[in-house]
Amino acid sequence: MLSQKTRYTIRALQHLADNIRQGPVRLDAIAEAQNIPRKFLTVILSEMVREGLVVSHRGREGGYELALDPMDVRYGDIIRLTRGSLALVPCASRNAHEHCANCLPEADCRLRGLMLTLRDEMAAMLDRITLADPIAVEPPFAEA
Amino acid sequence: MLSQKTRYTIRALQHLADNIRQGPVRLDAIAEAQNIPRKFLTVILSEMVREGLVVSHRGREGGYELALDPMDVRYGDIIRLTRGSLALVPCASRNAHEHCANCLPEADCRLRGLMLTLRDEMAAMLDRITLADPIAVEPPFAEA
DNA sequence: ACTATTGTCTACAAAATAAGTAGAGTTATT
DNA sequence: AATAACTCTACTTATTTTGTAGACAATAGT
Repeated sequence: MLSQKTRYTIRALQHLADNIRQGPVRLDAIAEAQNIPRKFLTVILSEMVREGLVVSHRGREGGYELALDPMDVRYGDIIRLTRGSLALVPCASRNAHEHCANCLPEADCRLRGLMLTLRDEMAAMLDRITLADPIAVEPPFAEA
Repeated sequence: MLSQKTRYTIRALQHLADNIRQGPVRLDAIAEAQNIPRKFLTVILSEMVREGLVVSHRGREGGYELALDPMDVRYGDIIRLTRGSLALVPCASRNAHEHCANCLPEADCRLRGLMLTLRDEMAAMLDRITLADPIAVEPPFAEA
């Protein structure tokens, strides 16, 4: 699962992407439009500023805007930033690899093998789509 | 992330699949071979028995075996059983749909749209591979 | 300069979830 | 019987997540 915080982060960034090149958007405007607790959002946005994804302007007429063109912000990057990794298991992360506790030696672990492949498929999809892309809100469902 | 419990579950089932048609495997044998805390494993295996995925035999010469042919147990099913859903967000589950807290109306939520598509891709992969399939422990890495 | 407005930061509190254990009970075999 | 397994409910503990408090810093307008 994505944590609530990650979900808030993504929606906040989508909001900024939607308002790109229209001047800074105030925190309260984002909180209200996206239904995100105001105080929590300050933490989230400050982190995004520190990470360099968002720029902020203080004082009157202040607010936030995306630091990059929405086209250059991939969903994969956002999730990597907030969650540390795309992988479903610590030992299957390509960027932030960690050994799992109570596991087999990695060289023998089939779960890891499977999760590495899955991670790569997830990355292929999440790194193809950016904040600039339209997203079908109800994609077609092809049952197995 | 998959919880530790889900990971233990998968490895325990793999162990049973590896020992299929060789009589029941004792809990202690699984715990030792798979490096899973013994007491925790009792909880996990009892659940699998209740779910019908595993059959148990009590008493001397007792133990556990897979209830189905390994070929018929898909990884997708195991994860659905233990985690409730494959989706990364409650509202993107096909089987166990739930509304997300503090979200937009689902009809407007692009995060949901994206996560539905991702869920479907994950399902396609996880439902193709079963406990009978060989799994490359170090799959090739194709960077984006 | 002053004031209102808006973001920043650290630390904390509360709630939820996950991990693991205890221990008494049940069933089967010899 | 005795012993070797599994079963079940309830707990405890640890960890993570969610969210808030509150003092601080910067900027624009007057």
